[in-house]
Amino acid sequence: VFVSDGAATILHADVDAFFASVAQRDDPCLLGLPVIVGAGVVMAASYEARRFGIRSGMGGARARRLCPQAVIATPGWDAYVDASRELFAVLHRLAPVVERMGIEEAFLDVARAGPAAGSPRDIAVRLRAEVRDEVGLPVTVGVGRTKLVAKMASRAAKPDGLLVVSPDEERAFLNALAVQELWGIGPAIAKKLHLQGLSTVGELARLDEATLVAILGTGPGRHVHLLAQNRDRRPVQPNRPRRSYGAQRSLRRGRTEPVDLDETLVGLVDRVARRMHATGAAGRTILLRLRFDDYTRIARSHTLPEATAEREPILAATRMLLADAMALIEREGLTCIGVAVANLAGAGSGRQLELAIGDQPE
DNA sequence: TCTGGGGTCCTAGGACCC
DNA sequence: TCTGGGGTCCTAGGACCC
Repeated sequence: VFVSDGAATILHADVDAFFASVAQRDDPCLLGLPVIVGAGVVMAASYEARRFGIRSGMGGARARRLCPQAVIATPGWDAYVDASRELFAVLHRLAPVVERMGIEEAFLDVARAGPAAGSPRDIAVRLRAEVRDEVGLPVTVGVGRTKLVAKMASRAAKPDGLLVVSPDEERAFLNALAVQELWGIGPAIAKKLHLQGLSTVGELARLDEATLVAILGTGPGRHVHLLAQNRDRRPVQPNRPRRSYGAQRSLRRGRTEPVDLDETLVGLVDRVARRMHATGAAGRTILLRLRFDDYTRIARSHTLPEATAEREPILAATRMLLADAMALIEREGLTCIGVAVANLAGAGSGRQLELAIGDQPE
């Protein structure tokens, strides 16, 4: 029987300003300085840079306006991959169950770590110290009974902190959060909630499911209701199989000649096919994603009878999808093009979210 | 304030089948 | 003219995350 109630045994570990911290670690001259990684768009901003209002995802031009003296570090992918590998080596040593959430972030379940490991707090303290010593990076850890609480705890404890939210504290902890801060509520849902005069999680928690469904629609309404109630039964799942391979590229504004477009497409398909070959993956559904001048997006897909990782059939399918979308492209102006292969062989067919209340496993 | 590159999950509707 | 109940697969789009 799966038990999700009881003690706070889920850890969320997240390296602070990962890309910027790696740059500072590798060049001590940068310590204490505002550091930005990424040129066109800010991939990471050191906490010194954040004091100027710089945030990741922000345009590079605006970031430089906010802080002209910021150091722009060039991304060095190998250093990030190495740092990530070292980070996860420590995590796997300290916890029996680790779920990777990105290059620099993970959930850990220490419920079965054994008595010698100590309390979840002890493990979190050790984790932070060992990552600092062995990888040279600051990592913040949140501890809670659910993934949601652990995630929100690490966010609250940043930078370079640790916060344990015990089961009797979690209600008050969540209630105080603004709706847009909750993990799983993005700009679209936050806006709808704000229009109803709802601004805190505590206010959401007082509403019944039907009310939230009326405001947000069935799926999102139920989801937000569960989140606000902290009814989160999602287990920490190691080794979740990948579900798609993709590559995309943004284009300069203005006319794109069909020849250039096809060249870009070939490059993207090559990248995807190469990565799939490297891991032995194959998929049946080919996706073409397009983004236009006004930032609207569309996706077109085609499903093949057999899974493939070969360049030729993927390219043929994407060319066909692109040809079908040509009228739209000529009208709207293209700013981004992406190719993905999904429906991977052996990856199952989805429906993973176990945020369920009603689920009564046997 | 105009926004990169990589992903995930969910839902609705239509086609098709028994 | 009215028209059951169940299921799967595919496509398109929306929303969210790092």
